[in-house]
Amino acid sequence: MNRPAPGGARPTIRDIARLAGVSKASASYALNDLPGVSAATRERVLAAARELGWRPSAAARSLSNARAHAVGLAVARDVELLGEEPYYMRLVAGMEGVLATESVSLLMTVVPDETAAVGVLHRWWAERRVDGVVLTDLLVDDPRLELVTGLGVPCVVRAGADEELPGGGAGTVAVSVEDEREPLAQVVAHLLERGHRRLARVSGPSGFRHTRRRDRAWREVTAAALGAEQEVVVADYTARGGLEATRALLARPHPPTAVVYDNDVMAATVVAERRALGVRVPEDLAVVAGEDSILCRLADPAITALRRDVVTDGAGSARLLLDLLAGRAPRSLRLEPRELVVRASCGGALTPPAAASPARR
Amino acid sequence: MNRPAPGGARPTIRDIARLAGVSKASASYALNDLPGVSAATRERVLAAARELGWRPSAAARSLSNARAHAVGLAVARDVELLGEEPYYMRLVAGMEGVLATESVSLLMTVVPDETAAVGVLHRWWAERRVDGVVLTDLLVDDPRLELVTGLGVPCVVRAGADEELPGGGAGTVAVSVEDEREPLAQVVAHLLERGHRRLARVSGPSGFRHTRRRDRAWREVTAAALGAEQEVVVADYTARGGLEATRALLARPHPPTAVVYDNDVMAATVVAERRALGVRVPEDLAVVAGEDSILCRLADPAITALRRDVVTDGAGSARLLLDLLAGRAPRSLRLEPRELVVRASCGGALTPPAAASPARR
DNA sequence: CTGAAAGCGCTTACAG
DNA sequence: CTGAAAGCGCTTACAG
Repeated sequence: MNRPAPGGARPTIRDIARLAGVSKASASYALNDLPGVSAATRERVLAAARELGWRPSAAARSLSNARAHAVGLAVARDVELLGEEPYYMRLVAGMEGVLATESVSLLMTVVPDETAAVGVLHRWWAERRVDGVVLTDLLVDDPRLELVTGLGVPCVVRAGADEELPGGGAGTVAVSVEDEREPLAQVVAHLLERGHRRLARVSGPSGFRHTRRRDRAWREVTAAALGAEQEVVVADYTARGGLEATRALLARPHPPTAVVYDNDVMAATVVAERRALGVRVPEDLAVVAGEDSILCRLADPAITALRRDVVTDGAGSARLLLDLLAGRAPRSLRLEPRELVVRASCGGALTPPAAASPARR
Repeated sequence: MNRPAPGGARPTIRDIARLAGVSKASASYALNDLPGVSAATRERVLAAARELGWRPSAAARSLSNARAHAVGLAVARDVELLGEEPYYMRLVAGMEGVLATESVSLLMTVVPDETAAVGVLHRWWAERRVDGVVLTDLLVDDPRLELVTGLGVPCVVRAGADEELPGGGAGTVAVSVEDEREPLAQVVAHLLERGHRRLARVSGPSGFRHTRRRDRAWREVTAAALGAEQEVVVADYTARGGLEATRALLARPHPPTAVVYDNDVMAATVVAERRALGVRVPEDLAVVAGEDSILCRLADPAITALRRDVVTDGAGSARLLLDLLAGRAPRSLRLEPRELVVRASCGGALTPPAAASPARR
């Protein structure tokens, strides 16, 4: 049936037109399911295409219809940190799922920082390799966003509902709306139930917009729940950074009894190094991780964490981008808020402290 | 200086030819650094290109020179497992580094299995989206390899020095040669020094070629070192699978005192669940992980592991593929063998058992 | 409903 | 060293 030519001699639309006995134009119409050909002709053309295993040349299509049929994902992050983040592979998997339905390819690059990403994005756009891009980990002042809005590159970013973005609404930027308040409220309620009254948070770098969003949510949520905003120490997602921040917190006159970490590496490191830090978990210190991964499950005690469905988020971003490209865009999409997964790292009630950690099987 | 046109009106070679006062052909020659234009003309053309911020349209170039200027990476693995593997992001980062030097883009897809990957690869090739591909985690009987050799798609795979591959040598398959013997010999020597005499290995799925290579190396190395081949239990890289395999081993009449795991998830899970398994680590059971990641560092005790430089491996694969595409291929590249990183999970000497685990700070 | 023709933006022999 | 021309494989008005 399907007998692809051996050795790279791939058929062209001309071959299928000839085989079907029609002009190239008619073949093209039939192949693209456009009006202007009879049902019989369409069927013959489709059969010929199947017969020869024909697929349109991406380059030829791109050249004539001025679309790349590809989108880009430029991940700007240190490779060492990246390896510890399940996030991106899951995002890619989610995006792929919907991109494939419209035969759109995904170009990917991994570069150390945002400036390098700008270079890649510029090149992709100038060479017409992509029709749009997805940007992750947006900075407060992000050179990628400047480039992209300056050039008019359709793009999808994640942001808060009330966050200002250049070209808001009229532009080419679509937004996956993320809510940080609800998940943090859940975390705080969970800790309050267990008797904690002094909380702290160890955040990611303050340059990230999502860090700022969490900052704001944290202030509001803790003020509402405890009558006073609880402390935040800025760190950098690394094991060492999380450890230092925690040491600083524990050295306070009135140290927190529970700490929420913006990612899982910092939380898991603190749990692993609890003896060096001079605390028991959860008896002296309850730990919550802001991202859930295998690190939280394998820690001992296992770590209570906020989980999100990154694959679905990725699918949503891709859908948003495709809509934007097709001009049929709802300009934003509300993401499911992250959800609290309770494990052993916050223990039972704080008092009596003798209650110890729940049994682990 | 560089003033890209706003709103997507990107300049073409025609614009730069006009600005430089030459023909499109001369402009093309100058831009591609080919002979046939005077130094003065070349300089004027280049200046014009810079002035307009011109970059060649990838589609147009591809159409005329029949090259996609892109390569593909099709990762075939369950998304859940994938998130736990730092491997792929590092591979991408490494590949990107060298691909960028020749303005070659990377297409990426994440699909659940090899059959799905075949579909994507076929589409990429038929649509002329890629000039070649990198295949990872080759199966003993891999449909991707069949497709790729059948179609004549240039590709790079990882294999053993003595491994048979279709189209060997004359074909389009280049090989990153991996040696499993040396690293496993190091592991076994390390365990022997500590007094272990009954070893076992929990492997990944036997369908993978790298599993087979490790099987062979394991048999040879253990036979040579201990006078008898040591046992292997096949698992699937998952936490649950590793746990079950370990339980089976511990139930033996003469259970092993040291187990080598083909990845880090299984090793880290066993360490985390040691109490449920009824063993102390390292006193009763020494643990070695076949891949090194943050999981090994955060485990308690931290896990001795085989580490490799995936970024460099990725760069090597990309280089190999570019060479293959340019017809200047040395058909294989020897990868650095993985290297043993000693941590606490194998303890000191096995006897006396009272020696306990080394202090951790 | 169908065919002949121009065009997308490059590259590449082929003459001057 | 330089220019005019054809061609890569599609799509898309434009006539029949």
